[in-house]
Amino acid sequence: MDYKSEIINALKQIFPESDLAGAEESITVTPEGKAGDYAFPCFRLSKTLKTAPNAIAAAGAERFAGLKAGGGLIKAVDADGGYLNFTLYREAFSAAVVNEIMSAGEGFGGSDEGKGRTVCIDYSSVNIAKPFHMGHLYNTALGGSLYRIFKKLGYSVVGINHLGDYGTQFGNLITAYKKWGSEAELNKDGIHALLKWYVRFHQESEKDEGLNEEGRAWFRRIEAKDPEALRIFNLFKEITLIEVRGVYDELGVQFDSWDGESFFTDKIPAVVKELRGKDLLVTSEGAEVVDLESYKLPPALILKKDGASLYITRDLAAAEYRKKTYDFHKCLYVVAYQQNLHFKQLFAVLELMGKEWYKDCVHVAYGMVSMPEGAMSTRKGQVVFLKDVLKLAAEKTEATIKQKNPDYHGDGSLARQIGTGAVIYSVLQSSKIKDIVFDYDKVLNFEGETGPYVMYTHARACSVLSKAGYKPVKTAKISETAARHISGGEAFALIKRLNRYPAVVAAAAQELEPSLITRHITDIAQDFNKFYFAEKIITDNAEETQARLMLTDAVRQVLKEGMRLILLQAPERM
RNA sequence: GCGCCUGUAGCUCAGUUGGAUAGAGCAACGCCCUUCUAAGGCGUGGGUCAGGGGUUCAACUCCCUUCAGGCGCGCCA
Repeated sequence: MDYKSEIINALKQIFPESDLAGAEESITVTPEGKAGDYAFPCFRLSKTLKTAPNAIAAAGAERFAGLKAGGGLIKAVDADGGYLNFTLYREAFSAAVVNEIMSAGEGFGGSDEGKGRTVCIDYSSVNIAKPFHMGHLYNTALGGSLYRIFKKLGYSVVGINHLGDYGTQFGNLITAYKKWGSEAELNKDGIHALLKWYVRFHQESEKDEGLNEEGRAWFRRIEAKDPEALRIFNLFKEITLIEVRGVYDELGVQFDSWDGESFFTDKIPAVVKELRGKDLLVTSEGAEVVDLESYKLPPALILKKDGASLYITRDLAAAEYRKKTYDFHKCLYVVAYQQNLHFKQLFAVLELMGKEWYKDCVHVAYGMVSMPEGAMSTRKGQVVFLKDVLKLAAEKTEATIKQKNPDYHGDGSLARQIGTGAVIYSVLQSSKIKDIVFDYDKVLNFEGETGPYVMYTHARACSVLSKAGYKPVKTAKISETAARHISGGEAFALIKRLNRYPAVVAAAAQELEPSLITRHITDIAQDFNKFYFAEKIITDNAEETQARLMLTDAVRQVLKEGMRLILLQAPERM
């Protein structure tokens, strides 16, 4: 329901002589305790009209009252200081909002702005042989949520898991495996066996430099496509992918490409050739670099002294490949902010190469997840594995369910859904740039602004609907007369909030900020719970009951869909 | 040293892009289940918006500056 254009129309009638460009942005919600629903500040008009703001507002209110044609959706306009407060025909507004949600169904909040456009999202991008920890979850949840948000807006989305599957560390790992490991152990402990060997290698290589040389030798064998080296490496890769696929299934995220670093190694010579051809490479301290002084950035190292490629070289190849393969409208890199400089350099080099599409590449930087003791470190064992967190969350949920509902006998999937939702919610709750200090107590708290709270509210709405025997009908319309039952107090606040949902989804995509949706559905849940306590939904008045059930169904719909966009499931009972 | 980011209630965070009296949750305390799910609702206390300048009718929001913390700054990714 587009009330803003209604207000602008009214303003045009009231102030035909004024320039109202940009007026839409200054419309705000009227504060608590004041008359009206939405407000327009008149201060800016005072310059062109050469009149005091309060006089403008007073005159505006008077002119509105004298309008013959009336104000459409607007019932009344009051002046208060320098503000004009607009009161809507609330019944009409409520009916319009609820009807819009009901007829749009699950599509409510979506749009077709992305039609015919492709967005690539590079996210999660796991390293082979590293178990999934909370830092990976932050990345994966952000990227997975953006994936769904852009889909919702009509884009085709390509999820890219840019595997970390190239580097000396895999030579090291083969060395460790050969020395201390066995295939039996690998099959038994999977990725945790790999982790154990990785840690041991680092400890022992500090005393024994020979190990590092062996590691480098094994890595050379991988590069030379030596069958034994490849066999072992692919085994490691498979073990890792089994592990992470399990996590992805549980989180509900998906990827359309698994092309990692090793995939791009043979595309590097072409990039180097192009850089050389465009005269961008200079030799510095034995290495080949692109000078970025004109960007006030340090030079980008393209080739090492020994001629080997670097991270940025592979990223240049990958960017080129993605543009060629997907012809993206935007290419998002969900990577922690530690790599801010890297991406500035990457995009600068692309610009120097004359790739105009460098403007479409965006680094989606997010904060770090750390432990109270400091940064997470897999090597030091200072790390929280996602599996453990999800397990604890499910166990706690299971206990809560048993305590609240002794009759419930499920297979544990409900507890799993709720527990996982709580963990995901905790990382998509606040602005992505903020650091997170991992705290079990916070993640496992299910009260207040949490995933389970939103889920619970959804389940509560479902419960009311089912108790009333309510059947949703897509074509059902609520009349303005009936809408009077949902146009006061808490119900109306709730409706105003529901009406903002599509704008919030659009903003989440625009700002690459899923937390906007998290907060908004939490607000809707709070408003609904207030409404639930303030008014009875099922009463002995049929018209009233129907109106409130439709509002409840609209809430259920928006909560469910909003939760889906932040990767939460929406159980109907809990 | 240079660059980027962050700083709002005891804690974790919002603050609709410059608008009216800065809001939530957690934690503390007090209420509310023979009304539709108490993983809920209501209430109380809690603020020099890091400090200082400036721009503006109006600044948590924009500019300058100081302070505190985080991250990064050549052969890892």
